[in-house]
Amino acid sequence: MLGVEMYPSLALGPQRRSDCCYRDEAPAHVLAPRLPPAAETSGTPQNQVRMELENAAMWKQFSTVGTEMIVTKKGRRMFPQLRVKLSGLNPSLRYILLLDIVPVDSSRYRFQDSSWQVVGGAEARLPDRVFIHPDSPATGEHWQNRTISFHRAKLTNNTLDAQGYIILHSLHRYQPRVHVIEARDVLMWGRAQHSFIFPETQFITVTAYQNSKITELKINSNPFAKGFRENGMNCKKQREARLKRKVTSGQEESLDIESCDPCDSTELLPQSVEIPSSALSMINTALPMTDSGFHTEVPSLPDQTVSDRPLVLGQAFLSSEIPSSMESQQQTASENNVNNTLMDGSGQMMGLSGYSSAFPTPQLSSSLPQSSSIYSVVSSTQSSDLELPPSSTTYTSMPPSDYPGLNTSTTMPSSTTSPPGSSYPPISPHLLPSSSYHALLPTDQSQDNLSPHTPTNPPFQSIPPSSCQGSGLMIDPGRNQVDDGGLGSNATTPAVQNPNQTAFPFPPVQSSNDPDPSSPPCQSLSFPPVPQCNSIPTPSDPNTTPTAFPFPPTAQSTPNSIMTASNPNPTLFSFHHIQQNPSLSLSTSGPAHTPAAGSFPVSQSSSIPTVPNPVYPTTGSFFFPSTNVSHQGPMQSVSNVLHATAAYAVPSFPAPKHSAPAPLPNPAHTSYPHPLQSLTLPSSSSIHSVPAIPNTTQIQSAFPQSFPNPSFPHIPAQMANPTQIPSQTFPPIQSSQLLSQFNPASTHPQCPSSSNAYPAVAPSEIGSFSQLNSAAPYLPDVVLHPSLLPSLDSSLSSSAPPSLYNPFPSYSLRLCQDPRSSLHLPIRHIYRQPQHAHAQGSYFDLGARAVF
DNA sequence: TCTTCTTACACCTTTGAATCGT
DNA sequence: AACGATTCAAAGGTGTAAGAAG
Repeated sequence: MLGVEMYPSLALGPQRRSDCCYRDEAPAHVLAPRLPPAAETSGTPQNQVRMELENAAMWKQFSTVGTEMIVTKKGRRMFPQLRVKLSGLNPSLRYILLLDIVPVDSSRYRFQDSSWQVVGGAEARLPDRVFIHPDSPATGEHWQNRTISFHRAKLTNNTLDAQGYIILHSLHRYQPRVHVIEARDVLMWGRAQHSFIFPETQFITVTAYQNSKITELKINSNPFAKGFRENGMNCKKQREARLKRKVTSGQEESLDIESCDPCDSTELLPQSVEIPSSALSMINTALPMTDSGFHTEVPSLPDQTVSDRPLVLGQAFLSSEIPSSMESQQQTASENNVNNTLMDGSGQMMGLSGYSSAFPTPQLSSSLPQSSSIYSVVSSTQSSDLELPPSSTTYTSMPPSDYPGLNTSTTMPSSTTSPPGSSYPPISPHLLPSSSYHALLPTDQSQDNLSPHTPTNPPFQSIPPSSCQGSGLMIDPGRNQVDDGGLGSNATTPAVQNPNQTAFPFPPVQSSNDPDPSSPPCQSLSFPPVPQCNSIPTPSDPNTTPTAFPFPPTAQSTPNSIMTASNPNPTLFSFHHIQQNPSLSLSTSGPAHTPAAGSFPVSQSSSIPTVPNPVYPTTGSFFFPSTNVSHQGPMQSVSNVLHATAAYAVPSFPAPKHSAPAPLPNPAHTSYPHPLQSLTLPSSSSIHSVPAIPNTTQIQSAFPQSFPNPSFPHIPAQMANPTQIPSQTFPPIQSSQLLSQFNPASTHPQCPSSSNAYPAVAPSEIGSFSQLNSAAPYLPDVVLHPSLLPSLDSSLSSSAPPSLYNPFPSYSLRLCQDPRSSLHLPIRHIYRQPQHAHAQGSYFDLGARAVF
């Protein structure tokens, strides 16, 4: 293992920075050196990045029935696991892999009549959290040499979750997304982003399984549920027998046991093996069942990869340093076995050509105009721009229709041809964006633009002074399940040692305890300037009914946040605040329905800070496939953010297409300088630039017309377009100021400065997350881990009033390092981790609350 | 009354440390 | 002493059922 001892320099490095530092904070000298010019990065093979869903067959099986995922307070893992394979990465560059889960639509579901049906509007979007693969950052070689599993990611329905798990609402439909972000270290994200969506991985969250078929599939497929198999000791027979025993005397017990008969090992084996096939058969039969469901057939089914545009990776950094040796590990051997068997079966059953999902399409879908438009757009763009390799994984190529609901089919390419009865309701547009993402992402521009969700720090590169050279992530080979040979070496992982980092100023904006993470605090408060926000209750807003929510989180500009370069001066930190522009969402959401829509007339342009942000000069030109302004709008927001970052990072970047330069700081925002906010949020109203990771909501917003669906009573929070939120930069704030976060009023003064203040460090650098807002699903805020700021924490905790949340539109992003990560990261030491040992992997808490 | 969620339970797998053998 | 294989116990992951909450 690489230990701090071995690589002292690495010890605190990256993570701390990420946690706490914004570039501003980080010493200028630190960051600059290693960051390669954007130009350098260009030319990297990023555009060729491909992702394959390894256990696609299993997912398809579940999808045909209607995948359900249990969510519990304590957190529940996903099954099937999300296992993917990556290719096309630059072996020498390092990447961070993120998993986030976004709502597919704005509906709430109920299992009735053997099918999932829409029964109402979705609840306010919860703070987005991102699960960082424990091996992150690792070299492209590392990722490509092994199966990448996100099995350690946990889902919870506890809105107050302090573990950093991904918080989801029960009975809602979600779409997992995987993001590949080029990054030097955890703190330095950047430049290239690639997002991938696999339509078949959509699922509905439940607290208890509704569909017996799903239960059966899970039991048959999940090794941990072995006991519930027919032969298992926990099967019905056995359980009944046990009950009898309890009630009756011991005599009966023996009898019962015999009757159960179960465990014939021989029988078991075959069964287990066959399970998949049986499951398949079930599925087949079930398909019809899914009345509500829609079958999304994905022709190739494959994973839909969103290819990115060719990114100009400026980042050459580290490549040389990074050792290439990587071990391909089997993260889940057992599972694999199971999966394999299942897959085989599934392959037969399913008909790989396509898969149908059992999810009922939401009514929305009907309302949605043509999802295809979006989808197609995306794909087209991708193809053209991105030059995607014909990887099976890419969904983009796939026809849109699969998800009826989603015209945006773009998001769900695989499902393009969903039968009317497809189990999955149409995917809401916002999802699409994500898919579109893939296509969009990429390239240089993408670099600049960070996906809203993922904190990206593209700027790093550009930013010379504060660059986190030392981000030193420590890799602990010993730990790694997967070897990353090179990673262990210092070279591979640049460790930034910033003593100061520990002192990070960022207090968690909100305590993890916050009651309602879901509610974005602030939309109203934080962005007073934005009419929408104020007028319209944000979904996040506790007061407002989620359903009523016209603008979900998007309105909130959650600060994206991110990871700033370490700030030498703990007390001071700067952050960029980006607001999302609700306007897009509004438009998309069907303004008609929600009054809010009216209230959020904000045009992208309007929402977008037209104001040129000096900070974000330009960024790569990233264009949307769809030229529509509306489309662009959402994207733009993202892009804006990215641009901002890019601007910092890569001066050389081509000017963004956007008419508007970088996202302008929103005066309102400025007024509320939440540290988190400071993190760059892409706001973007500006259209042109495309954030690396498109937010589905954004996408939707982009195609508002396409989703005029009257059926939606409420504008899905998702609909809210993060992009709309203008990103703002905040000047460094002193610790004392941080406290002010809680108190909006106090903060205001700072805001102004912040907006422009940060020229030096682009928020994007830090990483902007548009997701954070519930409304704007994909503008996550990055929250520094409080632990980093001990002093602050204490002070904050005591001082910070709950009310503070309101002011901040954006959610802070919290980064937790997984203790078990194959790569030993110093971060974990730095961050206060939840005691839970299990949580493996890192989570970014995009939500308003800090998780502590 | 119905739906949804929480909790306890038993079974199972996984993981890590300890032990043993080479 | 070093390395690998085996064993063991603890931790954690599962779905189920009962009960609680709304």
